[in-house]
This record gives sequence, C-alpha cells and structure tokens, in this order.
Amino acid sequence: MPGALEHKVVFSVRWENEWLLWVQREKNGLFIDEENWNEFVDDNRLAPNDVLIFTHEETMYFQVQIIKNGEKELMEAPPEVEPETEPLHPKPQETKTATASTSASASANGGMSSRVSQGCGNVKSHEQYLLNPKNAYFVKTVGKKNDVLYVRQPVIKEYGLKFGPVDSAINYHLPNGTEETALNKVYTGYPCFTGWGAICRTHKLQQGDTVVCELERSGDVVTAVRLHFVGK
DNA sequence: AGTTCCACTAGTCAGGAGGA
DNA sequence: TCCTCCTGACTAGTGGAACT
Repeated sequence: MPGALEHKVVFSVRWENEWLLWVQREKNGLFIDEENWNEFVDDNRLAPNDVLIFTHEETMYFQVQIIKNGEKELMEAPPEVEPETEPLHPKPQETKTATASTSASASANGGMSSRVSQGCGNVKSHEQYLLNPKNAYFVKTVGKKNDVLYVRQPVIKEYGLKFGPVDSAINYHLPNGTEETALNKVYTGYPCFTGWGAICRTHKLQQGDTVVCELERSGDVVTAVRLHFVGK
C-alpha cells in the first residue's frame, strides 16, 4: 500500500475514540515511536496477553479491536485506573477523558509531543517555551565543556532536519532579543553549530542548566536556533 | 524461553593545534 | 593568553548471537 500509511495513522476503537499516531520509516519498514505507542497503550489500559486486531479501512485509517486476555473484546472505554494506581507511562490528563470528537486532535498533540529531548525531563513543560509550537526543538543540558552545540540523530530523524553546507552561517536568537551568528559544522559525522561556548559564557550558563533549542527552518533546512534558558 | 556476552553505534568530553 | 576548532578516546545504550 505505497503511501497509504505515511506520516500519520488514525487508530479508531469500538467506542469511537481515535488516536492520531505518527509513523516513521526506516529500512525495515514503518514504525510508531515508543512515546506515541505508549500513549495508546496507556489510554486503553493494555496489558500482556491482550490481543489487538488492526483492520485497514481506508488510507491512514485503522479500526482497532481490543480483545482482553485474548478472550473478550472490549466494546467500551476501559474504566479509569484507581487513584493510587500509577499509569505505565504518565501523561497529561486531558487525553484520558477526551471525547470522540476531541480525542483525535488531543492525541494529535500527543503525537507532536513525541519530540525528542536531549537528556531531560518533562517534554510538555518545555513546549511552553516555544515561540512557535510547530517548530522543531530539542532540550540541551549544559555540560562540562560546551564548544559547539550538537544536534542529535533522533532529533534530526524526528523532524527530517537538513543543514546548510559546512561553514555556512546560522543564527542564534537569544532570550534578550539579540542575535549571534555562528557556523554550521560537521564533527565526527554529526552536525553541530559553533559559538555555543561563547553563549554559555556570556549568559553564565552552568553545568546542569537546561536550554530549550527551538529550530527555525527554511524548508527543512535549519537556519536559526532560538534559545530559551530554562535554568536547572 | 530466558539470560549473558559481544559488537556496533551514537554521544560526550578531554586535549592538542592554531589563530587573534 | 585566551578562545575556537577539531580529532580521537571513552562511555552508555542497543541489538543480535550464543549459551543455558
């Protein structure tokens, strides 16, 4: 089914809730990333020995039957967990109780929240810093030595990022409204931006500080990094 | 089927070289 | 002397093979 499952897929269950899950391609096929899939698992209280039947109904749309313990099909939303019971994968409250009309969009946001963080914390909490929530971003924890700002492979794959040629210019947009110009580099095969060390010094960033790096693009090519200093 | 070991990959950091 | 660039070593994580 070439093209039928690219980018995103809607999973619809018997009680008409829907989940929009983002699909990525690799050489062996398509996959849904762990965070997206965990959200679906949590929302439906899936457990070992549950059986799922996926029926492809139309382009990018699956009907999902959930058979608890392989015995009895779930025809309505699973009961909420007891208050003292921790979900397998904690997530924001709003998608748990979303109605059929809102859950797809809520889960779509959940899908977008599958963004990759570099080394810390609550992804949702970092999104609040973004100037444009649709922008690609990653979270950088300031390390011992900060000469260049690396962009990790998962981030690149997640957003399909492209970079300008080596030594082409890139801008840092700083929280105080100023800009710093830097260069695109590739060290040991990994894209990175120079000038990071100077920014860390100028703004007195210390080891362990967190910076949300919002990537601004022209097409898919990263042209600027907007920095949001979060602190520790 | 489960566990352990090993190889490979990706990411971080130390340190040397060179320029201002 | 300080700062930046760049390389290479080290480490952690992951997947597959081998073993029990």
